Amino acid sequence: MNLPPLVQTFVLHFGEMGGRWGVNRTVGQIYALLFVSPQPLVADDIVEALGVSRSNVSMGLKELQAWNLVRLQHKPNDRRDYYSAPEDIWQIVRTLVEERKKREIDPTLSMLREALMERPESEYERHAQERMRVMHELMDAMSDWYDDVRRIETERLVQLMKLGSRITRVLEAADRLNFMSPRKKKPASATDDDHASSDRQEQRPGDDPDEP
Amino acid sequence: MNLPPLVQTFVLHFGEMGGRWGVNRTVGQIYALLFVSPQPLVADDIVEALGVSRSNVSMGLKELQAWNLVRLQHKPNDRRDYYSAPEDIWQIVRTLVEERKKREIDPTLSMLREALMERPESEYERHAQERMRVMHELMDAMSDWYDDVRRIETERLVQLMKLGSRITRVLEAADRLNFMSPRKKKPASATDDDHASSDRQEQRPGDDPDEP
DNA sequence: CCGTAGTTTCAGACTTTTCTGAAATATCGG
DNA sequence: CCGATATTTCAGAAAAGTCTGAAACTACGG
Repeated sequence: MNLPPLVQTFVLHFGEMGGRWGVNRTVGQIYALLFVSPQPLVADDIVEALGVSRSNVSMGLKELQAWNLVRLQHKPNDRRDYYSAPEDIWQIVRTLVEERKKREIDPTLSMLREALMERPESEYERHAQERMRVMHELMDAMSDWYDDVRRIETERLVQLMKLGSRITRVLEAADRLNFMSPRKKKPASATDDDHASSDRQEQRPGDDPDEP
Repeated sequence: MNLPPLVQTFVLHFGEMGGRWGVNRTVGQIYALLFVSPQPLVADDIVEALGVSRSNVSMGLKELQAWNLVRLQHKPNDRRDYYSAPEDIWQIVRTLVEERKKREIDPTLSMLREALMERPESEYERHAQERMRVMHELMDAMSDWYDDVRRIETERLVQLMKLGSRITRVLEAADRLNFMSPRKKKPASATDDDHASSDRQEQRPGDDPDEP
């Protein structure tokens, strides 16, 4: 790896972090490099800077494209692909959150929706399903919330953050000003029988996993 | 694995997701199982339910304890450890976000703080450091914000979510009601020379990675 | 169409992580 | 202190994930 120490530390750190964020080390490093680079880079620049194989860089760039995290450009009389990270760091955060939602929240929501349509066969299953219902409610709310918030422009978002916990004071004001009218729900993707969770309090015993 | 189909799907799904959330498959499965279980479980219940080794369960439970995600209890005349997931799913979300912050944001912040204290040796490094400064500002704001928001109780948090993007309308009200007085900053952990980033516009060339 | 400059794919080598069984450790009642 | 029960540790086996070099592919100018 052939980089100024300042940049090298940064790049190595994001390599490590990459692991936790669901991408591999090289992808993290490539992104870190693009992030601090004053101009767009071609794949071979990255190969030289990071000292990894050409093919590894190619795969890494492909993955970053799948995450919508890089911008691809071309220069006149040069058919190489030039890659760069968006200037606006808030845009990057939005993209990250959005992609993560797509990969983590959305599949979980559909799994839960399906599970909630099953008919429980035991008290154990009934309880499990009830827990799933609560989790579904939470994740659904978070999902909607994010769809909303994503549309707020950067400036407002910064303002919102600066507000911090004093947001509660604003909420009190909101109560008084009656902003809390019921919000419209996005059209449900599956049949809408969530609430069919039954009053049937079947007391069948023997759902204790300890029991032989 | 020996579970009702409804629960099995759920458990397997969280096993997969576990990977993305920085824990391994077994840890995800154990947590899913505890989450839907009507009563606390001992390690051997989990071994039987998931069909994994006793030692694997022991390590998984240890990790969940490190994440503060499980509650450990005892029963009279029984010295086995009984594990359960907290009832309140918001509490679980808070814990998850908090632990993630601790593992991802905080180390990155200290890396950035150190990098920002270095003196850039080239125009390339100067630019890189400027980008790092922007990133540091963002992450620092997010970190403070989370420290604030974590203290908001569940009910308010739900209210905040239900508000969704209409939060901007509330913010407009906030503007008028003058809630935006400057907030106090937590004491800085390092010396406070962030802004010393120099007007010295040294134009040294040769920091173009394309150059041979 | 051919040669060149560039990018992508992929099988297998290599690295890292996870999981297991066996042994070590801890704790309690007697 | 012993024996019974419960938990933890750990070295190595197994599995999963990453990275590479070689080959395949693509697009373009001549």
